[in-house]
Amino acid sequence: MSEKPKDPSMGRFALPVFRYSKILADKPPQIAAAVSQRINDLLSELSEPSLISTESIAGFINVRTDPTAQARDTLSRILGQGDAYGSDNSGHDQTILVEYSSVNIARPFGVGHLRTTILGNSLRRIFGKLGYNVVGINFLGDWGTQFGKMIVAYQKWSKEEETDSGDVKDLVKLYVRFHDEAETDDSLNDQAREAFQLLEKGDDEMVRLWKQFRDVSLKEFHRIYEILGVEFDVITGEAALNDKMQPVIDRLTRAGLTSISEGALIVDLHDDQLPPALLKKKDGATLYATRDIAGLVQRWEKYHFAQSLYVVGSSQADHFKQAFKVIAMLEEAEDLPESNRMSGKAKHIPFGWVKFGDKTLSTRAGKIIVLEDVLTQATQLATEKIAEKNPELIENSSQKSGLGDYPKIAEDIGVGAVIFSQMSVRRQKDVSFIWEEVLSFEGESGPYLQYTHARLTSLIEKGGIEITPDIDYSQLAGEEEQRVIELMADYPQVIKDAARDYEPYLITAQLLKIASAFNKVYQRKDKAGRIDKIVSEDQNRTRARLALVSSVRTVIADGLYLLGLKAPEKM
RNA sequence: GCCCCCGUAGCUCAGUAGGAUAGAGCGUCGGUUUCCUAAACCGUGCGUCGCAGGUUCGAAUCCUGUCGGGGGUACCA
Repeated sequence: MSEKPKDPSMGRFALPVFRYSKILADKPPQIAAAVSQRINDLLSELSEPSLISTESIAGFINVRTDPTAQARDTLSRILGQGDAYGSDNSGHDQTILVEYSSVNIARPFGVGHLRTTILGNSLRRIFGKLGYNVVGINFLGDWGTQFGKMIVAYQKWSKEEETDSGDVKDLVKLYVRFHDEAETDDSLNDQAREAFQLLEKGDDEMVRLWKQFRDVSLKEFHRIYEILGVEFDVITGEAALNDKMQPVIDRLTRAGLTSISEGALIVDLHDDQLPPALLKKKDGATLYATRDIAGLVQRWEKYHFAQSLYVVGSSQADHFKQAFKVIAMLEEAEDLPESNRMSGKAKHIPFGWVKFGDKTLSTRAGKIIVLEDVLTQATQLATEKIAEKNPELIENSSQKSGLGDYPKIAEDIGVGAVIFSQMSVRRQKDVSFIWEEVLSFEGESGPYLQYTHARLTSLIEKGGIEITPDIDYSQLAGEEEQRVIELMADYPQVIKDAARDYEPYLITAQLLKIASAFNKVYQRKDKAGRIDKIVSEDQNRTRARLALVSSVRTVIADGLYLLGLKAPEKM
């Protein structure tokens, strides 16, 4: 019904009247003009001065709000609610599961895992803000034939390659060598399958090696999550489902859904134009699909979720379609009551590849960019930038520890830049990882938002007065200030949109707009060419502007948190 | 072959529950600091919105077809 005018200066809302053209047998501009005129006439008859006015242009009725009232309404709300601004209770009593990161054990934490980790972490926070009971799950890839491969490689070559130090890098070396040698020696793959079969049966030696790989990997992952500031509520893995799979397979079989094809146990999905879901290989070992199906059943029993989200790359789309379909078929066959069905509640949240140049990444080929190296390099660059831009920060930091720990700030900035690179593009699109852009720190970037935040903080310090909602809002009626205020007024809706579309980048985009609009106010010049300062002699004006500054800082800090970036107070 | 995603400025991307002259950042060239952090701000854009049809008062957005790129397509995950 209503929408946003193309140009913000045209008003706060717009009502297109085109659809009424036919009914009223008149041209849209005429209709708009007449309606707009009538509204304004009515408004002018009111005893109180009106807070809105309308104007018609080319078939649109544009509605303008009174600037002072808009400022009062939005700022008093932000100042009153603080961090809670934009939060909401729409998720009350609903549990939402978000599975993300889900890295594979015995592999390095590559840049390829960045997107799921960052996206999921952000979705967890966004749904939390909307009042949902969120459970962030890291479902480790710690089971499967790949461990057979690892075990075989370890047993064969760990001595000769001197790779038994218990470092993930060593495990990777072995993994890569396995794939190299398997190119020419297919018997290795058979050995790997055998080894995994033994592992699934609980063979002592196999289990011991598996645990070793898992422990080594987890230690490394926790360090990375710490640096990224990523949190989980539950860390589990495919292995934990080892005894959950057979019962589900039995249910499917009893329901008459399974069949044997080419020696494997499958659920035929021919009717849905999908390949069959493989539950068991011909050697009896389970597969990816088996584990996700069993996992979903287990999660349903445990949480009775409103939604269960899988933040996994788009290449897995068919896999999830298969898994969800099998569940739906099972519920149908067992004729479960609607209240006990999870069909439709499990959703795959797909995202595109991280591309380097025109290449995508493959661990198997051994071509992987280790995330930690990227983070280290970004932090290093941030350190150099601080030395260049704000050397005082380093001096003060060495003198008084309370003034700010600059190595920490450098890490916040560097890591922030990397996280931002994943959050500034729509999910489904492949994202290009271009070093120069990720580390540019200028323009649309994480550091740009952080810099704006640091500057806002500094202004509040400089002002040195208590910020209250009790101010002269007419001081904020200027066009630039109004733009900032409107963007902040839209912020709560943006959070809801981000949740609805599972698109955190909507928040990124809004924050960039807010920061940019504020920076415009910040560097605005008067007619004489002098900067129109926020903190000035004029007490009345300063108080009003600092209230704006404080509100902007609250919103940017909150948005950065939702995205998973830190908001340093100085930089 | 079949299924899914993507195709917008030199580059990276917004804009897609249809709407007003298609927007940002980077890059280019130029400007702004005796003044609150210049990691900023201002100016500078001759785009077949891949192409062709269709629906509509109106299409980058919806439908059909087509071309190009990526992914998936049974014992890897």
